[in-house]
Amino acid sequence: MGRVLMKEVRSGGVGHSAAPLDDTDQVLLGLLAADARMANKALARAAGIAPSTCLNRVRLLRERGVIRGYHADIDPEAIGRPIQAFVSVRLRAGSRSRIRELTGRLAALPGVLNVYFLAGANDFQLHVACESPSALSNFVVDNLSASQDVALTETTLIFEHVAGRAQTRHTHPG
Amino acid sequence: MGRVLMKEVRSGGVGHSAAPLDDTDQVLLGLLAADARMANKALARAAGIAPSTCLNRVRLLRERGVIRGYHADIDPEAIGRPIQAFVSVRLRAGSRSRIRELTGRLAALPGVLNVYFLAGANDFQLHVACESPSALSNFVVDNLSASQDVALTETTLIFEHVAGRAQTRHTHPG
DNA sequence: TGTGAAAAAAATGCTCT
DNA sequence: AGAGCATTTTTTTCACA
Repeated sequence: MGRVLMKEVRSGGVGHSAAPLDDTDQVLLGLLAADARMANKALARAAGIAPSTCLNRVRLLRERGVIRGYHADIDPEAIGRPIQAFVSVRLRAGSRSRIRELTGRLAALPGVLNVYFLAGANDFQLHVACESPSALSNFVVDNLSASQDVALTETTLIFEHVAGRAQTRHTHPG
Repeated sequence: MGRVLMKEVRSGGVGHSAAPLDDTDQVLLGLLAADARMANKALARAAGIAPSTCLNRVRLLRERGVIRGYHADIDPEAIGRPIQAFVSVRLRAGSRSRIRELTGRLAALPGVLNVYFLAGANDFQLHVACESPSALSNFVVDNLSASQDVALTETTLIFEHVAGRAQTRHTHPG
């Protein structure tokens, strides 16, 4: 048959169908990134579609993995962790194969906000929030420096964190 | 100088009353961090309080600034920005007083996820998501290297990003 | 502060276009 | 795929312990 289903334009995803996002999807994503608790009704009105349609689209976006989840943004300071830092870590050559195991354990520790696997000299970078400077110091010493797998660490204090526009709003290229 | 940044955990902040968070609040924060769209009814049941009470507590948490907002977590890959990187930036000494203005402009650019003000050799670090390696290169050249205010940049590719437990779950300091 | 029940609003599912 | 409508569920308000 000459007829072909043209649904999947992009190749490659890991289990997401990759139907391209149209303008309406972009608007929905932008609005939900800015306020994940926006009522479906308001969302629909802002996007110019019916509530039922809106609900379907948002559900599809979540099922496809475009929306990975909805999270409350909690002020670390307000929960007793006013000190934030990046900790870059380089593993010893022989330990590099265990990087998944090591970072998995680290990611589960209280105060660890993010783990980034890096290209370059260091293997990964932790983003942590601590109760105090000394708690930060203890964290690094106890969980990293003490480990036989860690070659070196470099800790950089974060004075302030500003979320970029892309975190809360999506742009229409052009 | 340092006193401005680190002091507002419990004493009177900038309009947050700083009533300490009890166990119920901790539970609510943990649940909302994990799923910001959880229905108030379910939230209340999980926390062991009545829905109306739950609604009040969550409202207070938001008004106090403990909850800063609710955001959909969008997969950068799914919106055409599969390449992520950190770009560390050092300003020229004479430009350092304009750091707010400069980073403010950068934070508004498409693809800029976060801006971190740093202690140490570099002044700040950008977390960016780009369409391609060449787009990343262009971003750095056009927005940073070309600027008279920028002394140097250092770009590190991010292979993978893993959210820590603290992003989605809160722990009782034990 | 917390609760229960009533009123208001919203979400969801179905059918038709 | 999108929209309109009926049903179900949830949110929200308020008098009261």
